[in-house]
Amino acid sequence: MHFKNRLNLLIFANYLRKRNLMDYQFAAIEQKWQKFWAENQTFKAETNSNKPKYYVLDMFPYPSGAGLHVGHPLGYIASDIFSRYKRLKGFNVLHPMGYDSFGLPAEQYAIQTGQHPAITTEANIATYRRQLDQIGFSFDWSREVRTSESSYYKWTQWIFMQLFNSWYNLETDKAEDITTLIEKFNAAGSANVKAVCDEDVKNFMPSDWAAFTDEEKQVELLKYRLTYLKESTVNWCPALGTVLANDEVKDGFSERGGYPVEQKKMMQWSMRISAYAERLLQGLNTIDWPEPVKEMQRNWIGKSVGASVIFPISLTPTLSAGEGADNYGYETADPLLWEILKTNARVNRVNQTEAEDTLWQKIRNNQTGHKIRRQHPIGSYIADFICLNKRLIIEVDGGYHLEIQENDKIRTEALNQLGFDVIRFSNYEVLSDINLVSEKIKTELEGRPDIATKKVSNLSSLSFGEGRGEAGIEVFTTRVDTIFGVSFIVLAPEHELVQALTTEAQKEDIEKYIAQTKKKSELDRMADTKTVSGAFTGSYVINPVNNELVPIWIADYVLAGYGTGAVMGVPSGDQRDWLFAKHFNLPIIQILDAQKDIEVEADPTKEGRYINSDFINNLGYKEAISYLNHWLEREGVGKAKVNYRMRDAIFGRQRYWGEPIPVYFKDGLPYLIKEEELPLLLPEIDKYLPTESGEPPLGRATDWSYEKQYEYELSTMPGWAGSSWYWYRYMDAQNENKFASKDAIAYWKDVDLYIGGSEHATGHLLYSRFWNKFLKDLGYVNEEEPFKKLINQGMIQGRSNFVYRVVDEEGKGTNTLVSYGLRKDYKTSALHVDVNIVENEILNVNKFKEFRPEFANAEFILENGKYICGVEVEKMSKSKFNVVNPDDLIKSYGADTLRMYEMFLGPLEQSKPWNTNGIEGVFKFLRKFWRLFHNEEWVFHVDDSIPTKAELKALHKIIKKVQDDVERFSFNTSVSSFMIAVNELTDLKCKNRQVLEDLVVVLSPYAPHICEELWSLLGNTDLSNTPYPTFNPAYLQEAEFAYPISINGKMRMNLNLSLSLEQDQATEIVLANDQVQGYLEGKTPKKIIFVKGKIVNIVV
RNA sequence: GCUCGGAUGGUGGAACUGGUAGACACGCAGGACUUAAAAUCCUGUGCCCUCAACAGGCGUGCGGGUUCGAUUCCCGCUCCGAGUACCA
Repeated sequence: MHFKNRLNLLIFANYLRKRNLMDYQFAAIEQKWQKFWAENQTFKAETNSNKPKYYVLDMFPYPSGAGLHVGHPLGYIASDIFSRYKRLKGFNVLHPMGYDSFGLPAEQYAIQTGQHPAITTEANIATYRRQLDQIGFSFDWSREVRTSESSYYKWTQWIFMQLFNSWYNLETDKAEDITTLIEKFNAAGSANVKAVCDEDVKNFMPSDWAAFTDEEKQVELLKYRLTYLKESTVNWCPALGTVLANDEVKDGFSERGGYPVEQKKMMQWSMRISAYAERLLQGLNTIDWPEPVKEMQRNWIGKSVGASVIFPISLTPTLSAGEGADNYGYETADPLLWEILKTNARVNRVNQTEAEDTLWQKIRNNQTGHKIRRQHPIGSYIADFICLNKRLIIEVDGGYHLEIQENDKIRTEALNQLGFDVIRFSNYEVLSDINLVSEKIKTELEGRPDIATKKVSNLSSLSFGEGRGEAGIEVFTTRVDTIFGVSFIVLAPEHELVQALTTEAQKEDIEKYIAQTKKKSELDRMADTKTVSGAFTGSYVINPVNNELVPIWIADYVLAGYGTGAVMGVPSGDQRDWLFAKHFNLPIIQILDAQKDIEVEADPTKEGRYINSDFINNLGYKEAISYLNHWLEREGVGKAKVNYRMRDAIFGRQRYWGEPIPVYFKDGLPYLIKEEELPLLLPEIDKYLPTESGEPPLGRATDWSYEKQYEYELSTMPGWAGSSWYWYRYMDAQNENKFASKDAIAYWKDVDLYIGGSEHATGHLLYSRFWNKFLKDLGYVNEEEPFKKLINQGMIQGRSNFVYRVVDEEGKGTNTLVSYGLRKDYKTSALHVDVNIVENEILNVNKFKEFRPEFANAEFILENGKYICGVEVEKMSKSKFNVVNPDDLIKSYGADTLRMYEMFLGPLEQSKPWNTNGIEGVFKFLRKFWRLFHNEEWVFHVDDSIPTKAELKALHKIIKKVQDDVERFSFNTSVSSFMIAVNELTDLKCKNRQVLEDLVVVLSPYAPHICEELWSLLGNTDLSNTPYPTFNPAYLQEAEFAYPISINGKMRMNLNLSLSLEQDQATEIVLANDQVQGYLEGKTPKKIIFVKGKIVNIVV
């Protein structure tokens, strides 16, 4: 139906007028039935039903001002077909719709225009509703909900209160009421509490707890509550004037609006979703969701199994700032010197003398009561053995060290200068009476002051290795097996220990580096992953497995927010560490015999056996991990640990248009309002902007305080609050006493089919699962997972059309436009042209002149008398003139055509550009279907004859096909099959009532309006609840089959054979066939494959 | 980089468990009807060779493999799309 010019349009209008009386009148039919469904509440789900339930849900739409474009209904049409089909199949179907009506766009609009967001929201909803209605969806509108209505957000606030009143008990592995925590505190203090909580919780006895003031108790409890107030680093978006959750930030910009986002410390409400990390991860294995969405959630949760290891900070000689540095008198922190010492230490250890080894076995592992290290670099020397805390060096002379014996005196003096004493033993002493030597060492150690504690007190913020009494740096690693390959430690520049660890000599370097890092924006830092940068702090840690000194660096490739903000650098196994080591000339130590080419790049293999790895040498990966985890735990320097990437979710927004948080503040502490005081209504304000003092808009509300004296929380809930539980409200939307009754929840249970876009993968779908699990823990709901089956509909992209304007020598546009195929002959620039005036790439020139008046007198260079436009697939957007509005299509073709066409376009889950090129085929199909029920004069006519075999076959083919297709969500293929069925029945001139009636039922989920009309013309009622026809395979059975005969796998001909024939009889007939013999060219078949009802293959 | 999808005529796509590749629709070409156009109906339409028919050859991103038989299974690559990222 294209109008090449105005004349055609007139003729078409005339044709429509003539058709009015008889042809398929989609507009009238569709209006009639939409009205009928609304008036009769046809799709109201029953609350008490003996039928099995089926819950079909579409993702909660935000009613934007732009209304629906052609991509939005795709999922709604699919879910509607499914719902209607399930009703025919005898299910009590819940298929609701509502609006996620709090949100930023309405508020941005309010800021610009001063209009109350409630008013714009209301108007947008009206548009939305009108558009939804005209597509003929079978929603149960009696259950409509809007998150911005107080009758709804009352319950969002109520759930917030439950979260505030709960803590996560790791022993029972679920959320519990906060009173059970208080009981534990009363009974046994904090000792036996295993909870997911803040890091800074106090350790206290029951008596302490009893002695706490109420305020102190509240402060402590807040660290356990599932929603809590905490100073945290947030994503602050200055342009929007609010904080954003991690999932609302994309590449350093806000998802809505694309404004820059920065990091800022603020007091914020948070949700302790991290408590549910493991359950959220495990639950994914139980639900039927698309793999990419599950994968995204897994990545978001980011579970890593590994170990935490504490690297004690070496107190010599680098941590001497304050008192040490001057005493030592020279710069031992020189990295170059370190490099040499390190290598020597390694060589020495490998080449140990018998005496050294004997002594080492006697004094290692705290056998003397003190930690002793071997081959430890001190100053410019390597000590054989050293006890750092006691500043004592033990040397064994002779053997390997013979050549330096003459230097002993100088050496001793130098070490003394560094604050160390040296005791010496000869090889002979050690080998003849090791016990005596060991006793001497012990006595010497006992008599010396322990300087470690004194040192450590300078570093009060350091973490401590359990049972060690030494300061340390905790790292998280998934490859603890590579710990012998550690050649440096890297801290994030923001790490809290950086200041403390930086030596005087390195101070300038470090400060310069931190300044440089701060200048880089978050985005630069992420984009620039190639440049290696970092700075040396001047300090060292001690690798607990081999007591080697390891230098501490800072670098921005380590993130403060993940793990402990510190990593152990293993250049041979990790490419980033490798690059770092290469750049700063740090050693690369091979630790597995299977590692290859580690001079060229890191080899992260887990294959092979360990080398250079002391006590795990010769082990394999699994044994090494398990051995080390035990070893670390026994030594008190680490343990196996699971780490999650997922952070707690920030829950407050400094905005107006959201749910008020039902909290007031007394003496700076948050308290809930009383349950019977819900809902806490959103107050009216004069302007939708922050106050002059920078408080959120709610600060403008006058007379808005709790009990006239306490200030309410001024931030509101984020956009995802209302959508995190809405599917339960649909179960019992009008309930005034509960968010939904127990009975309704028990009956409807969960969502059987959930359709929506994959953009909600890490936001809504994760938060909803979290709230659902929480509500289940508290016994309010019954299912662990809310959405059993999820389908992501593909995006409908825009398909832009272009005209080509000829440009002159200077590149200036002329008044000439050239058709697509001829544009190569000219210099042109492409201009977007409204897709609505282009049909099958042919430009409607007259409409174009109207659309772009500056081209009213333009010249058009045509090809074959037509102006052909260029095409490109882009995002659907106003600025690209490629938005297709469903209203226009419904006007031209009707809702049934639109519904079927959107399905016909291709598989639901696949993204595709919108393109109306095929819509006429679908429209023609519906007319052809309509005509089946009418005679030549368009008068309704069916007969009551007995259906023929061919008619029944066509019918039952489609009965089966549609049920198979719908069950596997393959809607596009059933549209094709409908066309085939109607084509077949048309060819058969079928007018048979029985056949046509069944056909109407089968088609009705796809094209409900036309089917309702025909159903009533056939004299029936209540199509929506008519049983789906029963498939009878007998009608499809054939006596014969045209077997494809292939020779050597190549199809040559078809041969009709009875289906009752078995292999022997069949091959006999096939081989007797002249044509077959012709193909065989006299050769004898080697083998004959016969698959009954499928194929005959002759191998020669 | 990693993870997950995908690649079939001029176009959208079909082929469900390894068994006739290209259903259905669009587009295009030809024809009927018409003064004409639109609409409608009919016929043809993967590519190559051939006047045409018959027959044949090629053909599901590329290269191999398994199999009587591969769009489908396996191995290796190329390209496109989506998500994600110094996550230790």
